[in-house]
Amino acid sequence: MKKIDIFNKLRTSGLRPTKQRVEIAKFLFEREKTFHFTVESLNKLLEKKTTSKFALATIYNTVHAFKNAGHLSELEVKGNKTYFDTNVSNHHHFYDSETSELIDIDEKEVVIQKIPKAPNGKKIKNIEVFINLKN
Amino acid sequence: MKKIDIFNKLRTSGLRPTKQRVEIAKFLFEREKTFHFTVESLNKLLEKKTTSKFALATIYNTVHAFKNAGHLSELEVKGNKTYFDTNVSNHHHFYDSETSELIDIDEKEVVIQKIPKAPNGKKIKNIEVFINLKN
DNA sequence: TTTTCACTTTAGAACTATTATAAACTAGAA
DNA sequence: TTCTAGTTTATAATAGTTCTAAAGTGAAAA
Repeated sequence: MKKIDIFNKLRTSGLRPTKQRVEIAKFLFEREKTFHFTVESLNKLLEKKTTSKFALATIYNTVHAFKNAGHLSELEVKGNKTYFDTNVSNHHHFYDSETSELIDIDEKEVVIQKIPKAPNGKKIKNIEVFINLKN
Repeated sequence: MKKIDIFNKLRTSGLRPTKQRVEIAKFLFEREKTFHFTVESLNKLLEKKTTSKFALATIYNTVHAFKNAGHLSELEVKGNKTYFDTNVSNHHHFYDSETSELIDIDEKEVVIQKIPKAPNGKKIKNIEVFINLKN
C-alpha cells in the first residue's frame, strides 16, 4: 500500500492524516498477511521498528479510530487484554491458549451445516468459529 | 444439588468446604439452567441474595478455584471483564454485544461439515462457535 | 474435647489495561 | 500567513484483577 493510498484510507475515513496516524497505518496495513496484536505489543513493535516516538494514548486513540472506521476488528480472546486483527473480513481463528497465538482461517475453510435459529426477535449478525489448539 | 453434594463436590476437588465456598457453590450450582456471570455481577447477586458478606478477593479466589477444579469455564467475550459459565460441557453461544447477553447453545445444535486441519504439530482441543446477534 | 496448623478469608495495597483530562501542537482551510 | 478545529501528549484517573500479610477456621491429631 503506497503512501498516497494510506492518505486516502485515512481521509475517506474522516481521519486527518497526521504523522502518527500515517506511520501507524503504514506499519499495520502495509503487509501481506493479516496481523494480530494488542496495544501493548503494537507499542513495543513501533518502538523497535520506527524512529518516531508515540505516546501510549496516541496508540490507543489511533487503534480505536481505525477500528471505528472499519480498518481493524476486535477479537474475542480470553484474558483481559484486547486483541485486534487487521483482517476485517468475516473469518475464523485457530487459537493456541498456551502461546496466545492466533492464526486466521479463511471463511471458506469452515462450512457449517446446521445452526439453531436466533432467539426472539434477534437476527444473526455473523458467526465466529474458534478452533482451540493443544500440542 | 443437596448440601451433602456440594460438600462432596468441594472435597473431591481438594477444596475445604468453608462457609464461603459452600454458599457460593450453592448459589452457582443449585440451578436448572446454566449461568453466565462476571465477578462483579456475582458479587452484586451474592450481596442481594444472601445474608453473608464476602470479600471481593474471596469471590475471585473461589471462582478461580472452581474454574481450576473444572466446575466453571471461562468464556471468550470482547471487552476487559472475564466471563464465567457454569456449563462446563462442550457447547456454543449466542452473544448479543448490545446487551452483553450470552445464551448457551447445545453442542448438538451446531453441526460443522468442514474445518481446516490443525497447523504444524498442533492438535485440535475443541471448537467454539459464537453466533453474534443483532436486532 | 482441646490443641495445633495448614489452609482460607479478609482489607487494603499494588498492579495492569484502558480511558479521561487539559495543555501544547499541527494540518490545512481561509 | 493566520486561524482554528482536530490531534497528540504526559499525566491523572478509573476499572478489573492479583498480591500481601495478618487474622480466622476446618479438621486431623493428641
